[in-house]
Order: sequence, then structure tokens, then C-alpha cells
Amino acid sequence: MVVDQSLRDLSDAEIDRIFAALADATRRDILRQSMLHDQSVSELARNYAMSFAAVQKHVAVLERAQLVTKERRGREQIVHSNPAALRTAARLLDAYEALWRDRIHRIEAILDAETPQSGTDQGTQQ
Amino acid sequence: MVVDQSLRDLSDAEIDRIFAALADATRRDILRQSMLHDQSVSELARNYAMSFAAVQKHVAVLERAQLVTKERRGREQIVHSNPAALRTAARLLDAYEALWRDRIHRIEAILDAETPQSGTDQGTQQ
DNA sequence: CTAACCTACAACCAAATGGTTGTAGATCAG
DNA sequence: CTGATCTACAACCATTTGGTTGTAGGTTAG
Repeated sequence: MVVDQSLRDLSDAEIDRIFAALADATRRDILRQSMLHDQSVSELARNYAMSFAAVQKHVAVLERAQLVTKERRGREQIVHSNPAALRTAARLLDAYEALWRDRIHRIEAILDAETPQSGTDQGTQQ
Repeated sequence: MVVDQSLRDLSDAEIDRIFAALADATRRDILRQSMLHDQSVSELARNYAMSFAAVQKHVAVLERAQLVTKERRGREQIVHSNPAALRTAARLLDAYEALWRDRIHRIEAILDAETPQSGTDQGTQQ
């Protein structure tokens, strides 16, 4: 799958940017809003009790993390969400969870080796 | 499922802490190490080109995000990973992705309504 | 053209972050 | 007991972050 390859290509800095961008409730909401439907920066800004410039900065953070893209339309800048980056982050977390599952399996394997069954005993030390 | 409930219960601040904790390569590696097997803070610290105190702080960040827990064992503090918090984050990202899928479906529904079939042409203006 | 609107960006500020060093308390080994 | 080890925590520093206000330029409406 192509998804796996994109995971390999991710630099630490890129992953840093994605998670850092997600670590703010306002930005998560902006991302959510822009996933529901594309909106201009000023449309987005009206939803929040902060200045337009602050929202503009939040959008810039999401953009550097490639979670959204901007597209000029006349005097407006339309914010499009980019689900690919989001999916990348989700798959990365899945990979960490897989480590855990591997660990569980390793432990189970050890336990199996220590309690060799009832019949085929500890005779595999070659 | 219990997982869904835990998603509802998550405050913005808790989610902030989880993603912020993940937004640092050293912390992600500490998390990874502690998923492979439980280790003391000083064992973990030997892997990184920074002071023990710095690693201690990173572990504290992971702990506040509930991505790891610490357990005293004699003079050592053993770091255990907590896959539940990781899973929570992954499910949260899945929820965002679901928004996107809903949007696609909404658009498809609109397109279906506008092009009623291939046979019964543009005759639907009531 | 003029006014309103949308955006970009700089300058500034307070608070958080990521690192350091240093000090001190427990615990273990000999 | 003594010394080495593991941890906790404070103080400090540079940088980043999240907010503000202000200025300026491009675009649209009337």
C-alpha cells in the first residue's frame, strides 16, 4: 500500500508539526470546520472569540503541517482540509499500538516456551 | 464499546496534552522504548544525548498525558506505557476522518439528486 | 472612483517549552 | 557506615507559542 510508504518518508520534523498542530482545541475545531466544508479564513474566524490575525496564524500552523491547504479565490483564501495528513497521523499511532501487540505476543511466546505443553517437552535445545 | 465513551469524556485539555506529548521526537521514542519493554527512567535516559533531567521532564510530559505511568521499584522508577491513551488518540483521528467520509457521502447524495438517472432526463422540475 | 472587505505581515508581549546545572533525599552494594 | 546510583526538583536561560494591535495591499460592490 502507498500509505506505508508515506509513513516511511515522514521526517521527525513533519510528524512534530502534525501533532503540534493537533495539540490545540481551536486548531482542531478549524480542521473540523474545514472538513465539513471549505471556508474562507474570515468565515472561519467568525466562529472564534479571538482576532482575525490569531485565526490566520492557526490556519498557518495547520498549513505547515499539511493538514489544510489554501487556495485563492478572488480576495478570499479558501481553506481546504487535507485528510491525507490526518490519515498519516492515525496510521502512525496504529504503528505504535502494533508495537504493543508485538510485545504481548512476545510475552505469550515466552510463556508458551516455559510451559512446553503437556506432551512435547523441553527437547528443542540444539 | 467502552472506547466510544472514553472519547466523549475527553476534555479539550486532555486531548491537548496527548497530542502535545506526541509532538516531540524524543518523547515518541521514549514511548516506543517503553512499549517494547518497561524501563527505569535512567535506563531510558542513557539512549539520548541530553541530561537525565531533560529525559525526566519528557517522561513527566508523557505521564501528564497518561501515555505512560510510573511505578516505584526500590530506588528506580519504572516507566510503563499505557496503550489506552494512544488508542484514544488514534480513535479521535479516525473520528475526524469519518467527518470527511460523511462529507463525501453528502456530496454524492447531492449529485445523485441532481442527476436523477441516465434515462429520466432533465424532467424533474416538478 | 470610493468604500468596504479579505488577507498578509510586522512588532510586541506573556506564558509555555526544552534544555541546562545544581542541590538534596532515598536506596542499594560493599 | 560509605560511596555510588536513582530520582526529584528548583533556578535559570533561549526559543517558541498564542495572543494582541497596527499597517498596508489587493479585490469587490455600489
